[in-house]
Amino acid sequence: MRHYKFHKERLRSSGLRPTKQRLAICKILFDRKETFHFTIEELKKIAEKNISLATLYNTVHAFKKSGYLKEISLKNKKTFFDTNTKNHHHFYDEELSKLIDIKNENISLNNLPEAPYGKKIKDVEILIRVANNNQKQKK
Amino acid sequence: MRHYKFHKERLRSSGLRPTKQRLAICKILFDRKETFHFTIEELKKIAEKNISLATLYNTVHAFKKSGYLKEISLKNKKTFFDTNTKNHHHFYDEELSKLIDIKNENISLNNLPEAPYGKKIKDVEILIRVANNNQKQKK
DNA sequence: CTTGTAGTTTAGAATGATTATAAACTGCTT
DNA sequence: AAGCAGTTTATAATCATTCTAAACTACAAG
Ligand SMILES: [Mn+2]
Ligand SMILES: [Mn+2]
Ligand SMILES: [Zn+2]
Ligand SMILES: [Zn+2]
Repeated sequence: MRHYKFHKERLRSSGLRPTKQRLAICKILFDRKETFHFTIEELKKIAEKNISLATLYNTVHAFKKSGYLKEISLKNKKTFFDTNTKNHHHFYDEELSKLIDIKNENISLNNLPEAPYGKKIKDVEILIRVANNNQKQKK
Repeated sequence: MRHYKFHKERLRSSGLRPTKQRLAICKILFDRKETFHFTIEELKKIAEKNISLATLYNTVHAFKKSGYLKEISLKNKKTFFDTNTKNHHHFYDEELSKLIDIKNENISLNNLPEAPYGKKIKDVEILIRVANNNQKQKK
């Protein structure tokens, strides 16, 4: 268990008890180099089989509330979560149901329109839908 | 019935029979000046009570397939539809669950990042989340 | 105008993701 | 070691959406 101590301390500092289940889920979600985008269903597939589905839901929501994860806007029926909690944007490959990060600095969004009266902007999410470069021409 | 003939002809030209139910739904959705953003539940509230829920779903999906409507990406559990089928973006007021259009030309998105290898960009959706301008200061 | 048929509507059942419930269990303080 | 709040779990409940299959209807053809 590599970052065991880190996870344990972070959980404690969020007021969450570092249980066996939570540490196992931390390992899956956060002990990796790249951003991880996942649905609960995918997490269930890779998690140890003795962690209940209810715990996966509970834990992911607790982690989201503590700011370890964020939720992504998609019209998919399943909710996606993202281990990258920085401001950033996404490519979405609908065929593969896969998200790919776009760093905030790799996309320039000048002159945002003004928020409606009495409202202020909380955040901006850009989703760029991509598909296979279908070079299926007539022939 | 104002645009009766228009709706009737448009339905026919899409291969859809202009039924009583479809014409009533067209009237609700399209006989208005402003874009209409709605969920099936909201449509049910304002539709004549003798149109079944199944027909609302069937009709909205048929209209989407025919290009009269588009679906909006949100992490809400309910699906939103939009009578504005042009390329455009949205403010989203999470408190009111309301979408507000942003015209494509009112937002400038320079230098899009390149699509992942073998993929091409289908479309870009920008969602700007807004909230009440809470001037609830300490006092 | 009839009739035939494909398209449409409908009530109700089924599905599937998510949330709620409440009992058993466990981390942690005393 | 004891006790309690926090956590896990199986299971039921919820709720949006989709499916089913029977009744209905628009409309083309005669
Ligand atoms: Mn959620
Ligand atoms: Mn849909
Ligand atoms: Zn991401
Ligand atoms: Zn819109």
